[in-house]
Amino acid sequence: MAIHKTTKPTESELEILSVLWEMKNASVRTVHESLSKHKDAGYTTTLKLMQIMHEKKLVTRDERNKIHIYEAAVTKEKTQTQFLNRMINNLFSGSSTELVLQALGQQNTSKEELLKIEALINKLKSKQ
Amino acid sequence: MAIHKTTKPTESELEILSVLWEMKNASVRTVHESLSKHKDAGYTTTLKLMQIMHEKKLVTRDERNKIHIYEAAVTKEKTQTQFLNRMINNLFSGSSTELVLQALGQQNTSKEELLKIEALINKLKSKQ
DNA sequence: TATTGCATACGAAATAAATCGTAATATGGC
DNA sequence: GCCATATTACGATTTATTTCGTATGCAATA
Repeated sequence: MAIHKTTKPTESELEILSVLWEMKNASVRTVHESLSKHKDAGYTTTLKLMQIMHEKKLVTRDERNKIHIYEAAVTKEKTQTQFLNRMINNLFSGSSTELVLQALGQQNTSKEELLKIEALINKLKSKQ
Repeated sequence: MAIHKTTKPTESELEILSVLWEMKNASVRTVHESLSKHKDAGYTTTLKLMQIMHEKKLVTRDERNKIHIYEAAVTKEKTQTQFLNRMINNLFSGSSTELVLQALGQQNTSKEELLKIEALINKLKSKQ
């Protein structure tokens, strides 16, 4: 087994994790089928990736049956935070506000969503 | 010259772009010195990266003098948008709101910054 | 039981990214 | 003019990531 320094998922690994987060757990076949909608790679490619992710402990798997069932070993939230922080540091001068402003500015966000964000802001304000 | 399919900067390229955005323009030496604060790679590594970025047209350079002066050829805003969208799609189920909520939740944002965000939200609300 | 189909394992090639060593060249000071 | 120094150019290596072909095993079923 090769040595893997970081736990930071690669682009492809992220795609697989997304499926697992969505489905709770799944076989390689299921994950592969889901990925096939968007991207085009062979079954053994997905398999290999998931095996590597298992080595890196990004996923766990139940090997009791012939068809192994995989599950994400990292939470969506932790991973989101990890990538958000990278991005804030690399691209937004360390300012999460800059990122938020940019994200809100470009997309068109519905009124309901704006209200949700506003609610969180009020909660944060009152905490200070 | 190799063929480069995407213009999407890599991690290292992003670091270099950050310096160039900050400084407007700079020599390899200057960029390298700035990067050295955080990371540890040889001068020729930075040089090579910037040469490749030049091939990819991520930067322009003034070659009139011996010391070439580089400048970013992509804007910070465009690049931020590019990465934000990737991230929203890969990690936040396509919802920019989810990303915003997560970004606000984890960091502690000052009152002034919250007010700035609130102001933008109000502007967006009135537009709808 | 032999065959077929689907599963995992695994090596290795293809591609991409980062790193560095060395050569060639220009410049300024002596 | 010569030398020391700093710079660019560039090939080659290393490391990471993605891709796939082939081997092998197991289980249902004809």
